[in-house]
Amino acid sequence: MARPKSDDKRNAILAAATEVVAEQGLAAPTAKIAKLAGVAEGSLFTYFTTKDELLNQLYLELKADLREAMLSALPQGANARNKLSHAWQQYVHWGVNFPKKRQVLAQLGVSERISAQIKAEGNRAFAEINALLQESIASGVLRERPAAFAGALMGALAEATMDFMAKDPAQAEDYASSGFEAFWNAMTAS
Amino acid sequence: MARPKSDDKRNAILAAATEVVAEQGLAAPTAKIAKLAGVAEGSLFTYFTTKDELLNQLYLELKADLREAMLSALPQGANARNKLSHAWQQYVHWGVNFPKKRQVLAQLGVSERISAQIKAEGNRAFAEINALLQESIASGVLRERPAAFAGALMGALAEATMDFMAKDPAQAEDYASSGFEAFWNAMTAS
Amino acid sequence: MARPKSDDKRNAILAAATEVVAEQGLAAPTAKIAKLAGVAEGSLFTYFTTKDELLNQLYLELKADLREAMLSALPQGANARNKLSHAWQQYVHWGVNFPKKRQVLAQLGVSERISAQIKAEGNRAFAEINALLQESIASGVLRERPAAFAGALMGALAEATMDFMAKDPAQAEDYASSGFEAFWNAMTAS
Amino acid sequence: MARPKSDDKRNAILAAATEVVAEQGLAAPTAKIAKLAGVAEGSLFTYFTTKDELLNQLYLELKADLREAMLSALPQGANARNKLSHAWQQYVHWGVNFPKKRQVLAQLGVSERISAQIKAEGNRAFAEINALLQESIASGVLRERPAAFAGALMGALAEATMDFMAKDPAQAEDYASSGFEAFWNAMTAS
DNA sequence: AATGAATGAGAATTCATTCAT
DNA sequence: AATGAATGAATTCTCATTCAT
Repeated sequence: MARPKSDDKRNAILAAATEVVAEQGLAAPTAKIAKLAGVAEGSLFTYFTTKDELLNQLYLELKADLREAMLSALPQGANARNKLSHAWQQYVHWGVNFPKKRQVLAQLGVSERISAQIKAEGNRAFAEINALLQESIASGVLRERPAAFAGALMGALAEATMDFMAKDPAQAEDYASSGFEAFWNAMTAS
Repeated sequence: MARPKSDDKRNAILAAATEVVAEQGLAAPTAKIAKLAGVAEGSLFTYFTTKDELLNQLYLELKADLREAMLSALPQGANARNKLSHAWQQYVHWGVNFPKKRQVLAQLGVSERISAQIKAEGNRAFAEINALLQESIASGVLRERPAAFAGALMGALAEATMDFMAKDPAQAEDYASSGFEAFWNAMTAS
Repeated sequence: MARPKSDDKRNAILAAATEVVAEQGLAAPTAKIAKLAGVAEGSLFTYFTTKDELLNQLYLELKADLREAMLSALPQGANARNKLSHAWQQYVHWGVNFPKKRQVLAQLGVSERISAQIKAEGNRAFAEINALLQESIASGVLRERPAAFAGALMGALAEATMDFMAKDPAQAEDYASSGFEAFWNAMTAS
Repeated sequence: MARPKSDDKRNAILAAATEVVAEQGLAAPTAKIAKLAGVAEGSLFTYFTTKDELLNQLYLELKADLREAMLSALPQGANARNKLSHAWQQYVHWGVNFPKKRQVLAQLGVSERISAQIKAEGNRAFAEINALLQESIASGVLRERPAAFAGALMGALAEATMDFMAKDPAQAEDYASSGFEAFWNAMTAS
C-alpha cells in the first residue's frame, strides 16, 4: 500500500466534526471540519464518502464513547442498584465534562440523517445496561414494560439532570444524586 | 396593533413551516414554506424579517399550543396529583396526535437558532404547572431542588413516553399511564 | 407578476452558451456562461433548472435556427432538385457563417446529455425536407430505403462539405456545389 | 525503446478507456479507467503523462485499428471499385461489431482535446485509401477536388450508414450495400 | 515502477434575502 | 402589501495530478 489510510487522520476529522458541529449545528461546512482537522477539503471524503457518512460514523463513535464511560470501572460484585448508580454517575459526568460530545450526540440522535440501522447499531452497545434495568424494574410500576422503556427514561432523566448540573455547577453533585434517586424511584416504586 | 398585516397569512406561514420543517428539518427552504402557505416567497419576509425570526416565533407558537393543551379542562377542585395526571395525559396525547408539532418543537428546542430569551419566554408559560410540581415534590427526594427541575424531568419523561406510544400504538395508553406513575414516583417517593 | 421572466435574458443565456460551449466544449462552466450573458450565476438556473436542461433547449434552438435557414426563401414552384439544392446551399452557408452554432449543434447531436425525446422533437422540424427527399430517391439506388436515410446522408455530406469550405474559403463555393452534385448523384443515380 | 514500461498495461489502459469513455463520455474519470484496467490510479500517469495525452493516443490507436480493418484482406488484383467496396464493407462492419470503438472515435474526432497534429497523423494512415479514391473520382463530379474530400465524404456516409445498420440490424446488409452504391455514385457519376 | 492517499481548484446547485414591478 | 425574479455567497463533492511509501 502506498500510504495507508491513517487512523490518526480519521480521528482528527471526527474530533473536528464534534467541535464544529457543536458550534454550528449539523449544517457545519465540511470545509471547516477539514480545516480544523488539518487535512485538505478533499481528504475528508477519502475517509468518509459523504457528509452523512461522516455524521453516522460520528454518532457511532460518540455512542461507543459514552458506553465505555458508563461501563468503565463498573463495581463487579455489586447489586443492580449500585451498578446502575455507578453507570448513572459516569453518564452525567461524561456529559458535563464533554459538553460538546453530549450536545452533538443529542443533535445526531434526533436527526433524520442518522439511518435507522446505525441507530440500532448504536443502541446494541447498551445491552448490558438494559439487563441491569430489567432486573430493577421487576417489582416496580414498569414491570410490564420492556427494559428499553426504562432505558429511554434513564436517558431522558440524565439529559435533564445534566442541563441543571451545567447551569448550576456548584450544585452539580446534588443534582446528579437527586436525579438518580428520582430515576430509581421511578423504576422501582410500585 | 403592531402588525398591520393579515393574521391569516401569518398563521398559514407558521403552519406551513411546521409541516415543512417536520419533513426536512431546520434546513427547510423558506421558498417551500411560502409555497405551502400559499404566499409569495418574498411575502414571508414581510411577516418575519428573517428565517431565524420565523423559527423563534414558531417555537413560541408551539410552546403556547402545548401549554393550552395541558391546561385545557384542568379539573378545578382536584388535588395536585390529579391535576398533574390530567396535564400529563394531555401532554402525551397532544404529542401523539400532532406528531409534526412535537417533532418540530423538539428540533427547535435543541437548536442554536432559538435565542435564550425566547426559550425563557417559552418556559414562562409553564408557571402554573410548576406551581403544581412545587407542591408535589415537597415530601419527596427532589424537595431541595427547584420546581423547574421537576418540570424538566416531567418533560423528559413525557418525551420518552411518547416515543414508545408512537412506536407501539396498541399499548399507547399503557405507556401513558406507566409513564405518569413513574414520573409521580420519581417526584414524590423519598 | 413581479418581474416577468425576460425572453431577452433567456436568449442571452442561450447565445452565451453557444459561444462558451464552442470554445470549451460541453464541460463549459455555467458560471462562465452566466457571466458572458450578463446575468448572475444563480439566474441561469431560474431560466433553466439544470445545465442539462439548458443544453437540451440549446439543441432545440439551434435545430430550429438551422431549419429556418434551410427553408427560408425556398423557391415555391420549383422542382425537388432545385428546392433541395436551395436547402443544401442554405445549410452549408449557415454552417460556414455561424461556425460556432454548427460546432455546438454537432457536439450536442452526439452527446448523451440530449434526451431521445428532445432529439426526436428536433428532427420533427425537418419533415418538409424529408418529403422532398422521398420524391427524389424514387428512381435511385436508395429507393427501397426510408427518406430518413437519405436525410442522414444529406446531413453527413453537408458536414463534410462544410469542413472543406471552412478550411479553404477561396474554393468554398466550389465545394458547396460539388458537394450537392455528389449528394444528388448519391440519391438519384441507379 | 522509448517506453521501458509494460505494453500489456498500456493496452489495458487504452482498452479500459474505450470502455469507460463509451459509457460516460470524455468526462470519464481517469480513476475509473485505471480501475477497469487493473492498475493503480497513479500508474495511469506513468503510461500517459496527462489525460489529454491518453485521449490523443487512444485516437491514434482507434484510427490504426480502423485502418487495419479496412485494408485487411484487400483483394489484390481487383479494380478500384472492388477494392473500395471491400474497404467500405470492412469499415461499416467494424463499426457495427465494435460499437464502443466507433463511438469513442467519433467523440474524439470532434473533440477540442485532440491536437491538430495528432489528427493529421491519424489521417496519414489512410493514404492508400486516398489513392484508390483519386483513381475513382477521375471521371466524376468530384474530379476537380482533392481525394481527401472524397475520403471525407466516404467517412461521413459510412457513419450515417452505420447508424441505420445499428438501428435496424435485420436490414443491416441492405443498408451497407445501398450506402456503398450511393457513395460510389456520389463519386463517379458526372 | 507501482501504489493509492493527499491535494485543492473547480463545478453545479441552493437559498435567504432584496428589490423592481 | 404582494409578487417572484434576481442575486451571489456558500455548500458538497469530484477529479486530474502529485508524492510519500
